[in-house]
Amino acid sequence: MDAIGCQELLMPVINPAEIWRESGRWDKVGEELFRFKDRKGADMALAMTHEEVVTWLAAREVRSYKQLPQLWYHIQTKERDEARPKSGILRTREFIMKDSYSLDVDVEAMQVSYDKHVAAYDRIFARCGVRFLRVESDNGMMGGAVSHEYMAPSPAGEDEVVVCDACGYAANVELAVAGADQAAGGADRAAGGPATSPGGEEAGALVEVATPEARTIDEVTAFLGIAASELIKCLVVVSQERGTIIVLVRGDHELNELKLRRVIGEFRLATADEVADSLGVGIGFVGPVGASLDTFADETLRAGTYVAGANKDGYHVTGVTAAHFQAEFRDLRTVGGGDRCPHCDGRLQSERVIEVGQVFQLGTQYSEPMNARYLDEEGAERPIVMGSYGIGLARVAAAVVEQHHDENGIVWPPSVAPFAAQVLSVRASDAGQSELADRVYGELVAAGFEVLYDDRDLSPGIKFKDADLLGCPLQVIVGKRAAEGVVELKWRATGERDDVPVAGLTAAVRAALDASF
RNA sequence: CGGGGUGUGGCUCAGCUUGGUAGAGCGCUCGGUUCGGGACCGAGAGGUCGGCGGUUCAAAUCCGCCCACCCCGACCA
Repeated sequence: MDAIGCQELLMPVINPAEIWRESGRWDKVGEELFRFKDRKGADMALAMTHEEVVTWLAAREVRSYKQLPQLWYHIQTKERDEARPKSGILRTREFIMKDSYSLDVDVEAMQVSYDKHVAAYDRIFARCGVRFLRVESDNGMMGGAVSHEYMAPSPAGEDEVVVCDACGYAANVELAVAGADQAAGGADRAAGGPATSPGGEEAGALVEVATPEARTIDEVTAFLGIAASELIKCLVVVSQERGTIIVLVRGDHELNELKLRRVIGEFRLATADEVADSLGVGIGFVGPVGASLDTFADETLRAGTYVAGANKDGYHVTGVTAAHFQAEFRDLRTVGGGDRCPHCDGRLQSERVIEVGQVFQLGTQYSEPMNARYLDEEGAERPIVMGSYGIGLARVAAAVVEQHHDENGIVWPPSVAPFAAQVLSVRASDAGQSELADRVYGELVAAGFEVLYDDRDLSPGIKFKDADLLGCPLQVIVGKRAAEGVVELKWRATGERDDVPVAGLTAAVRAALDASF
C-alpha cells in the first residue's frame, strides 16, 4: 500500500448514523449493520466498511484538483451482524480488514488508481503465497460499476467462480454469463423426441399432453421420457415493483436470483395459493403459453422447442418455442461448469473459492450524496470520483493454511508465518541442551528474527509433532549434538535437515529465509 | 427465519432403545522407570448427567417447556 502511495489513517469504528443516512446506506443495508443508540438517544452504527467516513473526511479536506489524487488506507476491526457466522474464521461478525480508498478528479484518473491497486493486490497475494484468481464480480450493496474479486481456490470456500481455461475469462457465478450453446438446448434434439417440432425455430403445433401428478422437473422428465434440457422451468415470483410475474429458465438450469433481482428488484417466490389465485392452476403446471402475467425468460430460451406447463392442472404442452409466448428475454440463469465461455470456444470450469479481497470502482456513488466536491482547473465544482479496495486479513490466513498444509499440519510460507523459526530442545531436562537452546533462541531474537521457543520438558515426539503442526518455516532442533555446539536446521516444507554449528546458525537462518523469497 | 443434530469429570465420547448404586480413553496430581517422531508401571483426584417442571417406589434414561451450541438452508461486499 505504501509502495503505491497510500497513506495510513486510523478511522472510527463507531459512526454517527448521520453519515450513513447521507450516503443512503442507513436504510439500504438492513440488519447486517450493527446499530445502537448512545446515551442521548442518537442513532449510531458500528462501521462495516468506511466509505462514509472517507467521503466525510474528503468533503472537509479536499478543496482543489491540486490535492488529488489521494489514496488512504487503514487496517482495522470491522463489524457486521452476519445472519450466520460460519466456516471458522471465514465468516465472523467481527473481523480485521485492510481497506483503502482512492479519491480522483475523474473516471480516467480513478482507473489509474484502480489499476495501481490491482497491481499491488496481485503482488500482495502472490507474496503471501496465495494462489488466486481475479474475477469479475457483483458490486452488491457497494454500488458503482466495475468490480473484481480476488478468489483463492479452496474446497473450504463459500463462493464459486467459473473460469475459462482457453481465454482466461473468470467470473463469480453470481454474474457469470455463458456463450450461446445450441448443442445442449432443446432445439437440436434429434427429431422424434416429443419436444422437437419439425419447424425448428418456427412456431409449430402445440400439443397438450396429460401429465397427471407430474409436477416437478424430475417427475415430468421421467413421465415423458425427455431430458430436463427439453423442459421450461416456470417460476412464479412476487416482486415489490412489478407484482406477480413469471420467470422462465430451461429445465436443467438454475435461476440466478441476483441476476433476476437486478432486472425486477426485490422479489420472493409466490406461494401455492398466490399462484392459484393469479393463474388458476397448480404450481407444477404453470407455463408461459397463454399466461396472463408479465413474463421474463432466460436468453437460452430464445432458441429451441420445449415442453412446458399447460396452465391447466394435469397437463403440459409440447412444441413450445419462443414464438408461442410473450416474454422479455434476459440473462437470468446461473452459469456452471461445462457451459461455453462467452468470449471464446472454451468451456468453463467451476471452482470453489475463498474471497480474500475485492476492488470496486465506486464513481460518485458516495461523493454526490455526501457532497465531497473539488474545484477543477476551470473553477467548476465537480464530485470526487472514488474507488474502494478491501482485503480480509483472517481470510488470507485461512486461504494460506488451506492451500499450504500437509498431513502433519500447517506449512507457513515465510512471508506470512507468525514466526520465522521454532527452536526446540529435544530433552529440556538435559542441562547442556537447555543452555544451548536458550542461547540459540537469544541469538536469533537478537538478530531480529521472530522466533518461537518450545522449552517444555516433554517427550521428543510431542515436541516434534507440535512444531510440525504449528508450521514455522524453519525448526532449530537442539539435541544430541548440543555438546559439540551443533544444532539441526529443519525445513518444514520439505523435511530437509542440515547439521549446523551454532556459530553459523544466524547466517544459515538468514540465508534460508532469503532463499525462500 | 426454516430443517436437522448435540448437551454426561478438563477434553472426546459411551450409557438412554428396554428406568434400578455414573463409565471409558485422553488429560491432570503423586512416586518410579523412560527420553530423536505423540513412552511405561503403580497410586490418586475429579461429574448438581444443560435448566425447570412432570410421570414413577425409583429418571442421565420416559414426557413437556425452556436455554445453549453445532450442521444444512434462507441471508451475506
